[in-house]
Amino acid sequence: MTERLDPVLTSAGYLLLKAGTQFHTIIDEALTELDLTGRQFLVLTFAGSADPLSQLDLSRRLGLDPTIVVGLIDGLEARKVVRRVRDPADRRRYLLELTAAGGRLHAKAAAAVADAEREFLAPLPAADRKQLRRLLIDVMTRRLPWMGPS
Amino acid sequence: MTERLDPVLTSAGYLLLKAGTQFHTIIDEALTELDLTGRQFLVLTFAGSADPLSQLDLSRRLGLDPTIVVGLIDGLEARKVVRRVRDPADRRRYLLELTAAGGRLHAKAAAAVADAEREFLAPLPAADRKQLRRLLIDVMTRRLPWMGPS
DNA sequence: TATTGTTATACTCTATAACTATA
DNA sequence: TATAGTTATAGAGTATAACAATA
Repeated sequence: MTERLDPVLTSAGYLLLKAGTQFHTIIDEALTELDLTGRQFLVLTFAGSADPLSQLDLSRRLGLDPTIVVGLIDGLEARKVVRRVRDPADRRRYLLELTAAGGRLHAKAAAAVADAEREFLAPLPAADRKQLRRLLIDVMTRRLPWMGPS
Repeated sequence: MTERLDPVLTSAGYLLLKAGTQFHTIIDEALTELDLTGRQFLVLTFAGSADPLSQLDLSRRLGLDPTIVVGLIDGLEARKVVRRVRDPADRRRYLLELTAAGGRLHAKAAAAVADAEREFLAPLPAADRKQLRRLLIDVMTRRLPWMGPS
């Protein structure tokens, strides 16, 4: 009667994997109306962070090859939502800045992403959504160095 | 003093995304010693499930184009861990079967994956690991049709 | 006429190596 | 001599279209 379902398919790991890829798709769809990809949205997010990042810093945080970041930023700079500024202290580096237009675009995108997340987590009551976030923070803090404690 | 961290970077959605991709990498690494990819491991898992699947069924469960599944199964069949059997009821279809060797390989791989998962979730106490799995099941059940209730 | 599996081809994405300018 | 950013090129991975066999 009851379906025999391999334990793998109900494991936290497998579900984490599927949740990640499905949410990635959902985000990309939610951002198409703003003509952004999830990846570009993350660039805006990091570019708007407190301390200015170089392209190499950014490539590490995105987990992307530096050569890929070049094109990514080219596109966003052409749209004037991000700016490359030479670091006076080390003139090999560019520091990435969010322009005013970039800030507005990021705000809209963040709202769209938040909506998508709300819908994705809709099956969970509010307390469980908070709990899920806390658990993910506990798991990932050590794996995302810039989230570190200190 | 305290770092200003964009709320996006501590959202459940972003962390889910990062957890998914990082765990994917970890799984692939854990399976290299068995000469398997995470994707091949999932094929073995589904091929070993109770009701026999066609290649098209499998492509839907993996979320992959059917043309990709062809090559995937070619490789596993050449290794004699999976078999294509014509469905007598509809001779266009192949039903996928796990061979005895395939079952042994899957068992080893599942153990390796379980180890990797344990390590990945090590920051969480046991109760939280159970809780995380339950939350993911609640979120994903509706999105993975074959997990359906009934 | 539609569907399953297959092949061939084109396209996208990514990684590798080599270059420049700065340090 | 090493590093940040860039370019060009080659490779891997993927999707698209067309086909054979079966329904």
